[in-house]
Amino acid sequence: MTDSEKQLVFSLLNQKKIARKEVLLRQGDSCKKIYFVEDGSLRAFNVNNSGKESTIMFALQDWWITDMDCFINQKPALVSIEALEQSKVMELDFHSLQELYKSIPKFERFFRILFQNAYIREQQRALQNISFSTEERYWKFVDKYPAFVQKATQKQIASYLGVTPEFLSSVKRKKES
Amino acid sequence: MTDSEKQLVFSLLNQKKIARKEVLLRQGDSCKKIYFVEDGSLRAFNVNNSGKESTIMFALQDWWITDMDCFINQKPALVSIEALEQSKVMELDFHSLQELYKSIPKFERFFRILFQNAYIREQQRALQNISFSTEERYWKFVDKYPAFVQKATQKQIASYLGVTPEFLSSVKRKKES
DNA sequence: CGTCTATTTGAATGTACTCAAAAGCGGTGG
DNA sequence: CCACCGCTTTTGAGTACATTCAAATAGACG
Repeated sequence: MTDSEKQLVFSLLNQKKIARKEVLLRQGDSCKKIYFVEDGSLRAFNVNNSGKESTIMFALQDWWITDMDCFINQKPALVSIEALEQSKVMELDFHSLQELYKSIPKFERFFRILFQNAYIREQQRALQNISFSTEERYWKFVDKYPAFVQKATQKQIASYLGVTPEFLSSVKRKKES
Repeated sequence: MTDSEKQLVFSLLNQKKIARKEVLLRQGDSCKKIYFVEDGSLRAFNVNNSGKESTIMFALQDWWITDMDCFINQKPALVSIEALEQSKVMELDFHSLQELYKSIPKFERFFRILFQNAYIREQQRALQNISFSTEERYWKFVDKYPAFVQKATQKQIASYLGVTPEFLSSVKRKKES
């Protein structure tokens, strides 16, 4: 990127510090921003009409996170986003992103690749969820995302895997023996 | 698009007719092509090491389909792709796509939006899978994709929902009474 | 028409959930 | 600095959801 391009980018980004458990987006609200995690970690979760909480994604340093359908298509947010620990994020709003696409075509490419990778990850997750047992999925998760295991509670991980915390507890116990 | 752009696009696409049950991509192979469904319908499925078959996605007219990780990152295919009925597809290979990105920047945008939508769909599917019961998921599926219900077998739909055909059968029976 | 595969049905089994209670742990205020 | 409070995790018993296996029936295709 040229210097003037960098300047434009930074003028559109807004740094924000957030405390542990602070909420960036509340389910049902509209969301105008996408977040880049500079430091710390976040999670996105949904609460369905029976009160069941499901973690949809975690985000670590250098990840982007938002409710895409909400951000892109102005739908009400299906998830809330909260910090797992004290974190720093850069926020970029929808109109600024359009501005970037227009002024710096490179960004089309950048986000094309970003979405491409996000899609690939989701496809793999779908495949894993459907074709492996809970036990296999948990140990693969531990293996792939040790940072999340450290930062998230068991309850949150259980809700990411789609099982109850009680059941996840028994999966871990099984490993011991 | 200008006429010369259109000409370039068509020169890179290759039309292909395929019979019912014909396989476009075999799990484990490398895949150099992405397919656009002009007519008919396809499905992508994985067979895991215990022999369990899972349908990862269906594709109707106007959808794009391939194993993305394989296509983009040269990984061995995790899925096979086969036709549910006699179909017509356009195939575009990886290098031709790079050529398109380079010659017609509009295509960066086009595929950025394509991947964006694909990602949003996958996120929604993940959420639905985790937060609804099999019964709810089946009836939502019937409602959202009536064409697939018509074209795919029960067994294939069961494998998309992640349940056995026997169980899906009992879900349907329940509705009757 | 016959064959092969898909679907249905039911019984027995296993996987995961609910509920309740106990134990562990972390943060906060006195 | 420690005692307490609230929340997370563990444990277990009872229940519900989903699978496996086997057999009967129905459908689809050559």
